[in-house]
Amino acid sequence: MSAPGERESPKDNGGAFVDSPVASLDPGAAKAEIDRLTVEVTQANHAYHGEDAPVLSDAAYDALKRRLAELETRFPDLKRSDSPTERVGATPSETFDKVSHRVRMLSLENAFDAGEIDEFDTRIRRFLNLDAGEDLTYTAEPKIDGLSLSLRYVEGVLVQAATRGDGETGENVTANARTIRDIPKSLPGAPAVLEVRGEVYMGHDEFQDLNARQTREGLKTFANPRNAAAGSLRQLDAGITAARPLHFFAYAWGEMSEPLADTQFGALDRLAAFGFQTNPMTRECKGTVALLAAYAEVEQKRATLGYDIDGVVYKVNSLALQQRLGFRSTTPRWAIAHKFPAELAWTRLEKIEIQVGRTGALSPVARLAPVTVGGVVVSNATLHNEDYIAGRDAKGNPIRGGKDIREGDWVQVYRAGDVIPKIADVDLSKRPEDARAFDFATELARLGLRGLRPEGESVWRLAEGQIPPEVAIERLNHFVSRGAFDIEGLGPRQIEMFYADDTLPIREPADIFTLARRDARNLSRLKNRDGFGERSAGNLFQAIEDRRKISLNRVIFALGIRHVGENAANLLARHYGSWTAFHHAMISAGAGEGPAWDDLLAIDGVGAVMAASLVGTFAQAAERASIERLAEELDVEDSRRPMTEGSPVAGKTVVFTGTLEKMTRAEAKARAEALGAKVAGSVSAKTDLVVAGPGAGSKAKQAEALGIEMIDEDAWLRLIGA
DNA sequence: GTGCCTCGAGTTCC
DNA sequence: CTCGAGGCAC
Repeated sequence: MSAPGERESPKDNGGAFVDSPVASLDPGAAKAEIDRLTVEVTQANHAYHGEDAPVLSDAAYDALKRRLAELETRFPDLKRSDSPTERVGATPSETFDKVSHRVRMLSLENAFDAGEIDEFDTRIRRFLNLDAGEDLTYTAEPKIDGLSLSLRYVEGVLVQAATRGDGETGENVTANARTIRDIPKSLPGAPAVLEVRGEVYMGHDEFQDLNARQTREGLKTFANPRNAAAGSLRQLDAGITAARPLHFFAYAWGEMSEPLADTQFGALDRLAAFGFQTNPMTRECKGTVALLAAYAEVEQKRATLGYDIDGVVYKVNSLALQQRLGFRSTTPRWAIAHKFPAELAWTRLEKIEIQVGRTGALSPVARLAPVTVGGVVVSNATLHNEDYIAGRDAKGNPIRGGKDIREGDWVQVYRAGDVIPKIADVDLSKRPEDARAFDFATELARLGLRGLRPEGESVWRLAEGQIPPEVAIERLNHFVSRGAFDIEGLGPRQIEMFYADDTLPIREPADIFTLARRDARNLSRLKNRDGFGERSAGNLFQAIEDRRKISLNRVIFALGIRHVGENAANLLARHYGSWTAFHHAMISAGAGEGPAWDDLLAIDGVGAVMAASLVGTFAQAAERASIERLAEELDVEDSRRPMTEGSPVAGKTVVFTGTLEKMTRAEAKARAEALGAKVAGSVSAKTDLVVAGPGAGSKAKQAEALGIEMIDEDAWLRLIGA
């Protein structure tokens, strides 16, 4: 639909288009072009970083972006607030503002059969010390297959809507949420602050209609209602969201200034009274038998509900008991999702391949003839390890009835947790006669890799010293990943390109920080390459420069030492305080003995395995040299030393007991120590303070007997000003 | 020594 | 998201 005289879109003639000189454009024409380019570049960003195939060549993309930047410089007033020129390599997740949840959005533990539901009930009773006789009351409600959303109301007015994200931080989709009819804009008589949580979803009929419309308009269709709902909510243009038939069921809450009710069921009633849709199939159930009856009822009505559900959620009804039960790190103890059996599909396993991970782990993957499972086309499935292929678990117990997996087999595929494709069964009657059992060792030899499987472990690993390109690249990817150096504009694609580059290679972390220097010496400069203009090259160098100064914990995590993840890196950084101290300790800690080794093991949360992994890494000459080259380039900030001045707990002896909900024990301890407190394991007359979470037992009693001050976790966090 | 609880690592598809 | 394994409490 191009109007006469309208210039063709630049992407139609590749990068070689000719524009009117920027200076000669009148503001009207400039505005039209800026608007158009903003959209095109943004779309290209999405396509590039998101699910679709890139729509533009790198050169064409660069040209578009450069043109937009020029126009914006010439006509700054016309620059749009959503301009993509501000960011290098913007990902879709960066197109919405981040929102940190005041109360984390957790996930649920899953159960698949009645036995697991009984265990759930038993665990709760044991935790609460309940009599065997009496049944607990639960609620049961369908688990909607959509995406969760948190709605924040202040003085009864909707002020913010946020997606779940990783549970800690989500995306601000307020404008989009306001277009959903099921979401009230105001709640008369609501508490001063109320966060309502629930699920956004799309009905079956509406999903069909939407896809039909998409097809008519030549747009891409959605694989299933959940993807359609997610795609519709995460539109930058709220106008598009408004045109999509989205619904919302409320089933939970986050922060609130006063409790809604005494029970889960009562709270849902309150939410319904505020004008929210709550699921009509929600039931109050006394005991597990009633829960299973509710499950059967939902399962029976599943096909006629008109929207997707993937199970039934059970929650302890009493909110007082919920509070006593509290949380594990990622899930509440008082709720569980009883999932429907996963959808299954048969297909042919064409090939078994071996992948190499960042740590040298060798994992087998099944290449499958593409098959639709649960609304998604699957063509790969994890095979975990050697034993899994052979049909036995690590203890030698048969899995899949002891059937092994061979190339050419007919296999039954499902998506574990509705995500990860796995193989459920093998049809031995259809096994080709020439199918041979998969032999890991033989296969590795064929690939020219030396591997070994340590005694007692289930994973094959590369023998020491081999670093094939895949591993080097994965290590670099880890190095620049989010919790590590997090360098903007240096993602997997760029890493792969630089790794293969002959004039300006990045083969180890230190190379990243020498890149700009080497570039300056080079004749073939980065800014002259495909995909890089002067601006993008400059941005990349700046992003790298910005990360030269970095916290100790990030550096330690970035090294990618086995068993040392984000958490352990934090512990180590807090303990050693500086790169010099850490580095010195690692190279002076002998093989399993000596003061430096003992000091390392004394860190709460560090055991012999992790310690050996750390010390072993620094004992390898090549590894150590590479790490030291990196350190030369960096300005590593010291970790905060224990502060004793002005700390409310300095010099006090603190004991943590019961379950901590907002932090792990190791974290709590490290933090207390950073504030100058001493953390002890048991309560004695010398104890100054006991921090007791739910489930506190003998230690709390003893503290009471000794008359020692006892506070809960929240009070502790307030005390230390967290 | 056993049994929980976390963390680390690997994995897939969008 | 799930598995395996490390770390620690009992």
